[in-house]
Amino acid sequence: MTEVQQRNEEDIYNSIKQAILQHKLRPNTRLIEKELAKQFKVSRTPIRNVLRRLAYEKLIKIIPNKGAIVICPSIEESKQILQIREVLEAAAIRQVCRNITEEQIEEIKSVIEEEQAANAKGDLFESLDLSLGFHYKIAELTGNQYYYRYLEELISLVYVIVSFYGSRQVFSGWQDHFKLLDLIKERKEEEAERFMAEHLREVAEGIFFEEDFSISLGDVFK
Amino acid sequence: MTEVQQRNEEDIYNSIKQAILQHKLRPNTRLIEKELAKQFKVSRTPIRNVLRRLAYEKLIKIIPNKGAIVICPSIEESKQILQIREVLEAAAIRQVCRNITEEQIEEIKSVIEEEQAANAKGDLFESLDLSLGFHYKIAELTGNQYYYRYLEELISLVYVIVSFYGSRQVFSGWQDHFKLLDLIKERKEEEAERFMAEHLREVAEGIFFEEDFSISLGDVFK
DNA sequence: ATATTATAGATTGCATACAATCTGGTACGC
DNA sequence: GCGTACCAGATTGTATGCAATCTATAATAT
Repeated sequence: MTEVQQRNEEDIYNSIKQAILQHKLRPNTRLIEKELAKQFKVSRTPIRNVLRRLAYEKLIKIIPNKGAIVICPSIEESKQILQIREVLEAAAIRQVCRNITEEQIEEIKSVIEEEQAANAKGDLFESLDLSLGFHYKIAELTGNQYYYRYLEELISLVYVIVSFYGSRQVFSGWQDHFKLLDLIKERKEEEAERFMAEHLREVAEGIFFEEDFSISLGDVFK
Repeated sequence: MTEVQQRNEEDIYNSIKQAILQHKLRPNTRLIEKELAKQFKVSRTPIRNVLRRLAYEKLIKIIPNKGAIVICPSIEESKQILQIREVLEAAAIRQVCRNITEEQIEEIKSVIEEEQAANAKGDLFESLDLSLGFHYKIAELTGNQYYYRYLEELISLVYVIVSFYGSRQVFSGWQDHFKLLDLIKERKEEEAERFMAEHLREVAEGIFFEEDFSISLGDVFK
């Protein structure tokens, strides 16, 4: 394991979060304060702060006096996450339709074009990442920081869920995103909201919840 | 200032949060770690954890190397909070209409009756508190912990906003709550959702954002 | 052989000392 | 008199030691 330069709390938070999202730290992995402290060349204090923050965002679970483990939402909880995300993001795109400027439309467009390019290159991980970009952009353009705050959290969790349970499709496609952009351009609130909800429901229905995951429980205390 | 028995982190969190919600700790009050540590008879360590959590919930603001102060959302931010709360709580009551049991209907009823009783007694603070009870209950009965999580946070912020800016009405009334309960009973999703949105918009429109608050800035370093 | 207890090691929780940073005031120079 | 630089006190940020708790192993009794 290679060690890294000393970094501040925010950097450490981002590193660990990215590692979880990219499945480098998989569910049930124990996160031991001392080890992380050594890795990041800091004391346990800032590590503990970062772990608490990640626990707050439900990416890890802290069990008092026992420690922190990476988690994936249960099937039931995953469905809750997908459901509320649909509600929030559908409302978000409606909001975006109302206030959007020409300049912002271009911003969205370039985000989707990046996604499209990565997809053409065939880089699966990159196109998955960039597909999130569109959704973050929608959250951002509501101009309401709470949409961004909650949707960022929920989308991260969906990312973990998709990685963990597996999904039928290569995440949400740029074709749908272009369609949504068109609807935004034309200020078709209702239709955009409905199409977004549909788009997200397809993602949700593509996840393999039905499979038996009891086998992977063997990893718990490995 | 009276000192209190030593308590655990969760208790300390609740104490400070309640103090903020009840306006005992008002916006712009500085929260100094050492003083809080002395009050609660613990070291600064658990206090720092609590402060970070409160900052995450936007009840206080931590400025690096400077400290923590109690905050109230700006007018612009308050409007964002009220808007997203409307979206989430309207969706929540729709959800509740779908899955509710007879037993749960009784639970809601008794919550509203408590509210009604406090209102009759004329205890303003208590009826304000209990009026929140109805909204928490709705969030709870969605059966989706994320509704609860986000709505609890948003409702707390609305509480702070109402206390700070002032409001035309004595918060949301039990009459409307009974009306909503009826709609839930009859499983009228659409109507319940619309009425809830309306109910919350009335609360929002009753807040005195238009007033000039530059005067209250005099309290800053009192 | 199985179940139970004892114990050592590892890990987290908390308190505290010290370093870094910020604030406010004072002295100095212009 | 005005502005700048500096210093002292206060406060936060970080590291670390020790206590409390938990885990896993091994020894003992049945």
